[in-house]
Amino acid sequence: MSTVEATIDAMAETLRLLSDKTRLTIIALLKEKEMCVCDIVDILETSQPNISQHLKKLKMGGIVNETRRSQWIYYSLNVADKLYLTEILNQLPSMRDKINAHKPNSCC
Amino acid sequence: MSTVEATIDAMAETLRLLSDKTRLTIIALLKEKEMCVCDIVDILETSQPNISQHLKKLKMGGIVNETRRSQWIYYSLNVADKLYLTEILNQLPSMRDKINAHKPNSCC
DNA sequence: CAATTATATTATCAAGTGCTTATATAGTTG
DNA sequence: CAACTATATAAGCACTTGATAATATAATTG
Repeated sequence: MSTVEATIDAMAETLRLLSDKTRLTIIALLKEKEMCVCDIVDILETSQPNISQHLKKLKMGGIVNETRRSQWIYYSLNVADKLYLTEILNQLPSMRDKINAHKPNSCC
Repeated sequence: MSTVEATIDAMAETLRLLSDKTRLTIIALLKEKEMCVCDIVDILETSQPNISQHLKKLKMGGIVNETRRSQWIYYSLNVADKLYLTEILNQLPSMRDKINAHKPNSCC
């Protein structure tokens, strides 16, 4: 496979990770600040396994990092090496209202 | 649905259009210059219905324009209104070599 | 250690996707 | 108009995907 094809394949795969509504919303949340799984579950009002599986895909794709702190696992964005993602992040709407509506530490 | 959700949905849908290898390659080609369907079929070495169907999706998503000139239908990029796509286009590898390898007017 | 909380994993399934084959439409040319 | 070329559409199919329900793992706390 040529370099061109490999580059396009890699970009397509990364973009596919961003092309799901739930995952793109998670990314919009993490743009504001790092969060644990239960925060995201609360804010997005979906099931915990659903969020866990999406986070796993984002982690495999190198888009987020995880850090365990006692019983909570915190996820944060890791997009420094993907220039074209920065502009996407800039265009994402602010999630500050949704984050504030969510009682802090209601789960953790 | 809130404005935030609607915005994220719209972005996710656009990104999904770019998340396919064949479609992203078509976009990389059209970045260089407008092309007719048979040009793209020749360069990507896949079937004509396959390319036609991908082009239809890109057109529905407002990412490309089409213009008929006699028996050929030319497609071109239409991304002026999507800021975050510009940076993706910049990161796409150059297709000039592949375009030059393709005999001009071998089909049209 | 038992109970609780946070997260991950597995199995399952309906819905969607990309490609192919076959056929239809449309413009061109003799 | 008939033959040809360019493109679109439709049907079928293997494959993937996102969500759920159920279960497992791991850290915390009493």
